[in-house]
Amino acid sequence: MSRKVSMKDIAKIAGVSPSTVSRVINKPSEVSEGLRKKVMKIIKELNYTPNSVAQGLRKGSMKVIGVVIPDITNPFFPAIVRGIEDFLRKKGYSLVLCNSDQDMEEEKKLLKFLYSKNVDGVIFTGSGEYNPEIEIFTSRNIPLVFLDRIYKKESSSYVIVDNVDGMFKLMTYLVKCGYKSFALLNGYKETFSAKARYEGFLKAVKKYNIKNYEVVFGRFTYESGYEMVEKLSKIPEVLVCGNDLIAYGVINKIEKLGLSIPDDVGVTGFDDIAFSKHYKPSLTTVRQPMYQIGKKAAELLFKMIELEKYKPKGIVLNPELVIRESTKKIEMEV
Amino acid sequence: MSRKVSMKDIAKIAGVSPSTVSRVINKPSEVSEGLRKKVMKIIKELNYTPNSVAQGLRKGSMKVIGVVIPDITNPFFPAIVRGIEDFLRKKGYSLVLCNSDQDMEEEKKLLKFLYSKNVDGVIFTGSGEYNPEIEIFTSRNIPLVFLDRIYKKESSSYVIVDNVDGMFKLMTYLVKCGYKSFALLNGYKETFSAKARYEGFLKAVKKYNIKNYEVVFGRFTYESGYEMVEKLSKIPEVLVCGNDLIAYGVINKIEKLGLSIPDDVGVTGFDDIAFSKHYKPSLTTVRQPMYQIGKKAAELLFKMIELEKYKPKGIVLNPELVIRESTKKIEMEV
DNA sequence: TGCAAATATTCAAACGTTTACCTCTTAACC
DNA sequence: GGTTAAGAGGTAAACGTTTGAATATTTGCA
Repeated sequence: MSRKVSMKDIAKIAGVSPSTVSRVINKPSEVSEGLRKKVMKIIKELNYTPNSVAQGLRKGSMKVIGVVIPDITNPFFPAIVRGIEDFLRKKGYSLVLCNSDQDMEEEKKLLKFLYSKNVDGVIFTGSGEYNPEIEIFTSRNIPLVFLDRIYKKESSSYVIVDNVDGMFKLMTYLVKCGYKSFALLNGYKETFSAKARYEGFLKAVKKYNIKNYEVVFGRFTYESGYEMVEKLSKIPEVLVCGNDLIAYGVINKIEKLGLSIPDDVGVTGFDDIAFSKHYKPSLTTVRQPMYQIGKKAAELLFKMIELEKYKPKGIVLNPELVIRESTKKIEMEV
Repeated sequence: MSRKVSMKDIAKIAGVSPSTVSRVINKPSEVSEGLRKKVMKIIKELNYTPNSVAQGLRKGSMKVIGVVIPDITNPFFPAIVRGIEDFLRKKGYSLVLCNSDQDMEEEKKLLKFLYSKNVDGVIFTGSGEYNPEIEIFTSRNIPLVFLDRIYKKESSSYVIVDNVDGMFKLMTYLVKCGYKSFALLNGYKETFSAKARYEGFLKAVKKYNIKNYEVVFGRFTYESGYEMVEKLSKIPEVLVCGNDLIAYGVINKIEKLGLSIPDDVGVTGFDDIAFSKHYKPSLTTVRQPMYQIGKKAAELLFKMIELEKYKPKGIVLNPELVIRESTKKIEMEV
């Protein structure tokens, strides 16, 4: 097993000092053409690449960022991660992926882990609560971007989607469709998204003076959607779901009850994950720009890392109403 | 912005040498109880964590592994990545994720990138062809595990699923169900998976003496599934799809043609991605143990990294037949 | 009390770069 | 021809650890 070739090796073979080799690589203009070519040739021949760990030590940055998400297996996240990676790799950064399962203790461990790995920055989607471990980064001025979450406590950057408005837009549409009775089947109550969607729902209830509605909380899963239908005191004209997964479960249960969608009842989702356009019926939902969320977060983080005095910034992205087959066609103007 | 606290700082405050601090952390038994406590206290107070870049340089390993996959957005991969991460983090490794989009040039870049980042090992799922850049790792004895692919050229480890057998099992089942005419709607021809599934199909054709069959190649997508149906000279009794995504598209097209599943025709998938059990009809398919694939690969890589003379090894996982609503019930024994 | 052995601690080199500073050569100018 | 400036390359320190070797301290024992 041959040791990796180092700068010294190149230097020795070329008969120059290591610093010259370094310059050939980093500031070619500062070394004469003859030497440069000679050294370059040897570098090519030996297939030399600088040891980035040594570089990292010397320069104080490994060009690595940490990404903490609840679970890559949740269809909401892959596109976000992709957005982050596409942007950051172009800048020479690599991305360390961590799944926290929304567990506070696990999050703490991961944060410590990333800190000890000397990452240059972190993109973080946490559980609902504020994780004090965050401060090991903020207190040392290591940039941090929150995804899909805001903590007023910190003056960090964040990228969120206006869930309240998304839900409100959806409700406005449903009202226009002529639906009169509603149920909100939501995810876990303590969650940022569940809260915001609930808020948007309530806003619409008030604005459009909806009398006939019901709200139930569960989890953001297929199974939970299925179950939540059973908890309803009666089946309303339209079932507004906290996310697409819930909607799938709801659709299944509703059809099992012998009701047809959208003729008997309407069902809506939230997120517009990849399958929602292929589901049967295809799902009326609110699209979150996942790839954009990731990309924007990466961009923000990058600026905070590389620009001396870049100030933390919050970005609010707008969700988009996607109308498909699971709701009836619009019948009147409000 | 305060510099990070280093071992020297701790040492100075404690009035000991840096090496003592190092020992307190790494070999506590070699330092007297008094000093150990004193130093520990200061470490806690200052919230000190060793700089892993320096450790990495000194020890020659950053405890980082690279994972190259085509696209995290493809539902096949998240669970694999999760399996890898769960295993490796427990061992103190972190995982750098890279998406190659199956592009040969991109793969090369990523491999170089990972090499220059001094990863301890790589888990690689490539495009169909052999990527010579692989050799920058193998030639330097940096462990490599191939996922879902074998290259005979290299004596590396790999984890694959026996696709041939999976398809054969499925076909055996379909024959038992009494289906007499078949079509295979496959993914991109040059692909390992497409080839293997084709092979399994042919094996069954031969074994069960199937006369009435047709094969068409497309891509592993919903849209391609939809289109491939149109290319068929006639609709057979059962449509065997190269993966679940194709099956979804096929189902949609079939229903659009006014045929009902499974009464008029059967449809099967391959992979058993998360949605297939919720699809309507739920999909008869062949389950790939994705999480296991990831976990096994991580385990293998770990052993290759940490065990002095561990020999590369191939692991073949068995897929599992999953029978659901998209095919008719078994009606006879073969 | 003296000496060896065991234990505790420090020293200094090493890992592979980058870079500020120094030296040497060459060219330019009057 | 002598002075200066620019250009080219080398030297050595620094980044923050770990670790083998060296030294200092304590302990046990005769």
